[in-house]
Order: sequence, then C-alpha cells, then structure tokens
Amino acid sequence: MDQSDIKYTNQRIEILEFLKGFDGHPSVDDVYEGVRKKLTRISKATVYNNLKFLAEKGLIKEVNVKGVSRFESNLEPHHHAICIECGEIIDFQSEELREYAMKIAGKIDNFKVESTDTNFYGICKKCKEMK
Amino acid sequence: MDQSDIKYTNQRIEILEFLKGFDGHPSVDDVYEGVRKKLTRISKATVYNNLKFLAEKGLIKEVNVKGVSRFESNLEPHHHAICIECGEIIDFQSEELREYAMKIAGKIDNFKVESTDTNFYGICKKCKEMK
DNA sequence: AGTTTAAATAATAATAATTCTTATTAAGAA
DNA sequence: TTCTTAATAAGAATTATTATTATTTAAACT
Repeated sequence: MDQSDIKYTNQRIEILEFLKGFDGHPSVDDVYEGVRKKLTRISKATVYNNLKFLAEKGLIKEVNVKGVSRFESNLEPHHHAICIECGEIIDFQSEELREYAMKIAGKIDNFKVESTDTNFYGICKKCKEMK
Repeated sequence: MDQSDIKYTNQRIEILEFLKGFDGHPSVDDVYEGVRKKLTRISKATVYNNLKFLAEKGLIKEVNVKGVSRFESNLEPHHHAICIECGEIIDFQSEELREYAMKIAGKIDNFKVESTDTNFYGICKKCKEMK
C-alpha cells in the first residue's frame, strides 16, 4: 500500500490512536463514540471515510462479522476466533497455519491469492458459562 | 441441525431448487428475483425468513462478503477464494487444510471451536484480464 | 366435512449500516 | 494574500435487513 502521501489530519490521528488503545475489534460506532471524546465535533461520515481510507492505505485492517464492519490496528497476519453466540472476535496467531494455507493456495485455478486467513467459529468462554 | 420437523412449503421448495440450480453464491435479491419467476407473488420478507430458516436447519449455508449475505447449497465443508476487486466467490475444497486448521484450533484458549474455514483473498481471472 | 389452532406468508413500515451530497473549513501552492 | 484542492460536518438518501400486522394456508381435532 502506498503510505507515502498520507495526510495526517487531526481526525485521522485520533482514529488511529483510538484503535491502538482499544482492546478488541471496534465497530464504526465504537470508533465514533470513542473519538468524539476528544474531537467533539467530528462527523460520523468522517469516521466512515477515514476508516476506509486508512484501511486502503494499509494502516489498519477491516474485519467483517455478521454483516458489520469492525476494525483493528493489529497488522500482523493472524486468524480470528469468532463466537457464534455473541459475535466476539479473538485474535489468534499461527504462522504455520498461514504458511500451510498459502502453500495450498497455489492449487486454486485461475486465481492469484494475495493473502489468506482462517476463521474459527465456536463458543467463547463467556457464552459457554451462561449455559 | 434438527431437520426432522421441516415443513416444506412451496416457497421453501422453490428457494431450495433455485439455490441448487444456481452456479455461484446468490444474494437475497438474486434469490428473490429468481424465485419470483415461478412464485410471482412471493414477498421479499418470506425470502429473508426462509433463507434464514433453511440455514438454521442446515439445509443451506450463509456466507458473508463485504457486508452482504450470500447463500449456497454446497454443504460439503469447503473454503472460499474471494476476489478483492469484484467480490466473486469461488468454492475450493481442501480436506487436508481443514484438518490442519482443526488440529490447530485446539490451541485457542477458552474457546470451543465448532467449525473452521479459510478465506483466500486475491484477484480472479476476469479481473486480472481487465488490467 | 366443519371448526379451531398455529404456522407461514404478503405487504409494508421501521431500523441499522453505509454512502452520497453539498456547503463549509482547513491547508498548501502560487 | 489569493487560489486551489482536499478534508470535514451535517444531514439526506440508499441499501440491507428486521419487525409488525393482517391474511392465508395447512394441519389437528371434533
């Protein structure tokens, strides 16, 4: 991603800071509410625009779960464990799995794979205890 | 999934038939437009309800790409190659990858994995030729 | 068969997430 | 400073999805 010509406006800096300090995978609304504490006049459209912009520039990553966008600043390639009850996302790193998948990626006809990740669906601790 | 008490209404039969005959991963609208040719009076809410219902019963599967739901009748566990340009989804089967991932799944703390699949992101043939 | 009951459907209103539009503001170049 | 362009704020518009309500269908019972 071309990160050479990025204009770091206050809004973009605050959004990046918020993501770095956030433990989890915030939705657009989470980011909006969080950033609003410092930039009280920020517009939600600006949050949308800049999350998209920063994701295109490769400074953050977008994850889509159950139809809603979530974001993360963890740029290390990793996988996600997703709770099928509450939608909670847990990062999980396994370089060996990624390598294995990339090796297999070569077998897909007429498709040039650039990246891969694996999703693990199941029940998180909190939801398990509720039963 | 409990498939014992499924009531096969005309609407459900037509939705299942459409999915079986469709080569790809249709959206709700695709299904609606397709089924409407036979059941001209069907409501879109019925399509939503029944796609959800059939997915819960395990007769079809739901895939979420870029925030929109898509469906498939291919029940064999498989992975998806997703074009980052046009969003096209290609099924890709690799039992060895699934087994490998499930083995690694045991390492995730406090999370009971029920299923796993791997996404391959890249450029499809059609989009590659356009460049 | 006729009546009762519950589930399924159609139509459409409501909601949520996201994108678009337009006027304003900020920032850099001339 | 003035010109130019990109970024932003505000809110309207759009899209995908869910909820509501009246009607229809179908099964269960008498």
